[in-house]
Amino acid sequence: MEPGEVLTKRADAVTNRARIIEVALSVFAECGLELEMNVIAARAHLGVGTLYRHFANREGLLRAIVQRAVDDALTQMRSAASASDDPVVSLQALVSAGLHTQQQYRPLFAVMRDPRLAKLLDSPYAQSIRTQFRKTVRELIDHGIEVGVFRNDLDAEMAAVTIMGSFTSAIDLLGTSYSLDELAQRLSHFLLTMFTGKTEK
Amino acid sequence: MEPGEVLTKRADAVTNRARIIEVALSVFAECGLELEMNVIAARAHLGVGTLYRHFANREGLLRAIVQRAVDDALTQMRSAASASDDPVVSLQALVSAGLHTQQQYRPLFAVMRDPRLAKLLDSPYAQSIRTQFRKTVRELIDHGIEVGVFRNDLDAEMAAVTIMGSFTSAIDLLGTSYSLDELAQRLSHFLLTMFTGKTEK
Amino acid sequence: MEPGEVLTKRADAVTNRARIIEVALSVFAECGLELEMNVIAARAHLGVGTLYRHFANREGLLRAIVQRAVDDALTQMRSAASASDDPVVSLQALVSAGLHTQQQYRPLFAVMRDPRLAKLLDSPYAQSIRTQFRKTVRELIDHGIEVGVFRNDLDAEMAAVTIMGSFTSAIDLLGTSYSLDELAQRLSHFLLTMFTGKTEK
Amino acid sequence: MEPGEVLTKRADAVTNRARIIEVALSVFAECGLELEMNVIAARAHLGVGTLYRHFANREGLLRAIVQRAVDDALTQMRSAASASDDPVVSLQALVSAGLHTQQQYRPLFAVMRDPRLAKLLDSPYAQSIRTQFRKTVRELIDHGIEVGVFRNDLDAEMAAVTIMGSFTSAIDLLGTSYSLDELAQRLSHFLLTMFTGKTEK
DNA sequence: CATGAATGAGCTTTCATTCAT
DNA sequence: TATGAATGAAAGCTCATTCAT
Repeated sequence: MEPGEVLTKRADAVTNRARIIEVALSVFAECGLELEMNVIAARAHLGVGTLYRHFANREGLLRAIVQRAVDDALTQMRSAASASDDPVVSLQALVSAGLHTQQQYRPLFAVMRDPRLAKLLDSPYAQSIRTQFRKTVRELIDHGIEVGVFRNDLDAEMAAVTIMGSFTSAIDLLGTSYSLDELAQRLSHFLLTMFTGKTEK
Repeated sequence: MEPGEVLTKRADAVTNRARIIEVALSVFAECGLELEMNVIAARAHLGVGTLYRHFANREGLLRAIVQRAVDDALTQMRSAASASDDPVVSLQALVSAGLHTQQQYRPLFAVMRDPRLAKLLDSPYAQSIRTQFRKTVRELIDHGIEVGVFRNDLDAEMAAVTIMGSFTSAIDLLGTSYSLDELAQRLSHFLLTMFTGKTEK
Repeated sequence: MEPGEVLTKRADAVTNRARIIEVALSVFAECGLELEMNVIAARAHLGVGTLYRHFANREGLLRAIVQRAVDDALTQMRSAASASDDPVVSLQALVSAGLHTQQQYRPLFAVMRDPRLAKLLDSPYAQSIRTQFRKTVRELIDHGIEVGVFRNDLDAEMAAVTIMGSFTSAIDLLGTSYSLDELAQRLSHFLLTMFTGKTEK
Repeated sequence: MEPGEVLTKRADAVTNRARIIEVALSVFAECGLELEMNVIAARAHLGVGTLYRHFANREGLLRAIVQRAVDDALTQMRSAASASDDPVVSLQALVSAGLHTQQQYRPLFAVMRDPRLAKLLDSPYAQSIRTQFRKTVRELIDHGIEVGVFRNDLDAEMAAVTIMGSFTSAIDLLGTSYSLDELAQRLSHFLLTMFTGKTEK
């Protein structure tokens, strides 16, 4: 073996881990928590054995893809939340990001509260995920109140909870009548109407 | 054989069927969609065979308990929604009922969007369940607007989506700091503040 | 209970046994050795328990229907074999009876040599059944030789074996091109041609 | 990896597949169509899973061994049938081969007409197996008639049916009084006597 | 190292048999 | 005595995991 080859192989190994997660995510999208190691290996053009070289076991791989999805979703949400100084603009961005990530990782969010996931991820972590999402939203609300754009009688915690919930639940309307962007538009309009407290005369 | 006797025999079977569903619901609470027939049988103090006398197969039993849970939850929500003519009172009742059913059937709602459930229940039915819940909420909102208690610039559909979502998401706060009733109180207060649109001038 | 009723019930019980066998035979015709107690009970409009009042277990019932079929088939073959003093006529009758019983009890003869049947019927009995059929045929051949109608260089035992075998095997031609009676005609013509040994000089 | 190694791996698997069929045939010999996967696995010193790696399911394995047995039996019969130009010699060889294969694959021929086999193999194929055997015999008879060794008043079809049947049925005489070769001798002598039509004065 | 054949615990389902009614 | 609900042993099959190559 020549040095070039060794390097190639190592690079391959590094690449592999990423590709496995990528593939696993796409398999997850189809099969949910019932994804099979076999299937992932096949789609990644790898032997099952290779999967076990990168992840201790099925749980490990599952944890990895959940983490990956959560990290990505959180990142998107956070960057949306801090997109602008204007809470109105930020909320609009947040809603759009929220709905998009919900759709992108729909199968994951669909089982986010599944008891199996709690067993998989150790429970405190599972809890903390949702807390982090909530916190992101909450900080946006708090900021909006502080700067006087949102009503000052707003219960920020309830608002955060409500917003997060609305993402999951709004996705149900997709097939029916709206596109994702229309939905985002409408949902953020609705929320802003509430939060800014403007009642038309 | 007298009619009474015949009834007795059937009563036993009927009792068993009820117990199976009861037990299955509680196992479902722990294991979610992965409940095992032998576990249910053991906890119901029945042989596995008996389960198969009452339900064609695992799927059949799963369908039965899902239906049972959904029916129950819907009934509770509907009766709460029509508890009073006053939309304010109704909304308070609805929020309370919503949170209570969410908690009671938490494992069910946790997998409500799981692709497996869609396969289990035929997809249109799975869709329709969420629609029915939403419709119940929506009608309450519409009524509130009509009678002038809720703001007339309220997007009823978004409101319904948001409320439904808030139930699921609010439950996350339970362990932490609130009791279920405190939560209900606070959530309905928050929602009413939004919907009645009182802004201090 | 009045004496009349008791009598009726006993008569019913006697009738039942016969009806069970009758029904079991018809189920056997469809399912072969895989017949289920359930199915038999249902078709006989009886509870499974009642089956066990008449037969110790599934094997017992199976033995009963095999015996019944074998007895019937043997009776038909024997009466055909002794239908006439003329061996030619008798052989024709025998062939016809042989093919008819083969068809009538086809599913039974289809598994006559199945290892399971050997375990079911104690082996010696299973052996003896085939011996009895063969013996019936053989006696006819012997008689034919004695009275000088059949060739005297005929190996009667081989002839008997061959005739019995031809019944089973000839049935395969049924669906194709012949009716049962045409087949019987042709087969007995063939056999007689062989046995009477007429060769053109 | 060198080609040799790749081959080795496969060779192992191939060996296993062969052993599975071998073992399955021997289990089939004892249990008939009721062979159990775990029994086969145990006797082959393999895990059940390995069986399912090589055959989709029980039926697949069953089909494989039936096919294997039928192919082998047919090959033996055909090569015997074409062993010589002399129909007499060929018939002797055929009878010997027929009896030998009957004994070798007795459990298979025992269920050859079992309805379950028809369901296992698609029905037309099951039919065609028996047709192929018959055809092999028939062609031998036809040839014998053509070359003037067999009587020309021979109904070749009936002859073929009769010969095939005699194999199955003759096996019954084994335990009793004859060895397989004696039986073959005697049966072919009998058949030849019939077909060549020689009557001793 | 990568591979994928082998493994076997574990799950669903069936069906002969029992027994309370 | 007839019934059929209950039983549970036993069978088929899956899939995460291991390990010889």
